[in-house]
Amino acid sequence: MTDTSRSVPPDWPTTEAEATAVQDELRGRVILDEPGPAPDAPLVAVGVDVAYDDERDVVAAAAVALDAATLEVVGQATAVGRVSFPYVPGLLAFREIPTVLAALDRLTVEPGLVVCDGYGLAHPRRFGLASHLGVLTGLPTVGVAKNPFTFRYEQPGPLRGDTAPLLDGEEEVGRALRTREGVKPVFVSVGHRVSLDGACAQVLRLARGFRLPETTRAADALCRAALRGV
DNA sequence: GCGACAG
DNA sequence: ATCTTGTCGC
Repeated sequence: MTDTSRSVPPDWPTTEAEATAVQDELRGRVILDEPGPAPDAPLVAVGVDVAYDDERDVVAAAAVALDAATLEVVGQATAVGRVSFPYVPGLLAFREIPTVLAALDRLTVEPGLVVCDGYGLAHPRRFGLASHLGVLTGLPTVGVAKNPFTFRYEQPGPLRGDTAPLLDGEEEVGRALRTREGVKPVFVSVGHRVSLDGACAQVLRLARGFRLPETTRAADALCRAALRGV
């Protein structure tokens, strides 16, 4: 017997007002005074991602663990559940996290860093997906987004590793990071237990050959495959 | 008030 | 996110 709703916590918010209140409450538990894993130290980096089939109300999540030095896959897991929240900008976490948690639970290796699709501190209430997942798991997390969301950014320099502030008004909430020459940057923000410098260093370390870090690429491929198998 | 807006 | 073929380029 397959209980597909198991991944949704019983007290999970169902309205926007409830979700917003949860964010405002959990926001105070984000740890911002830790640098995070050293850029040159051995590290198990875990990418997480989800894919949807709205027709069948199904969501598939994947967690793929890579050796950060070699990018070799050292563990992977998937989970399938029901879509537990609509897509609302600013409330993405409530749509993705339940199934992501289920996939992480099935991972047998211990993550040293979790790389999320989306934002952390770069969020209207400073509590995006990466921050939320970090608080719930206690793990260091970073957010890597493909779009600047509602924020402004100065164009970073043309070279791999060049960065520019991602701005909410005058506040730097993240960084536009060039991972490949001549290619649009990715947008990095702090999730939990990492500094912005540390987050960018790790993302750069994980993104070789392609714009996106290998963690996200691997997780994306795996959750899509998992969705097909449903 | 209206639209835009991570995935 | 997802709907979707071929095609230009390294």
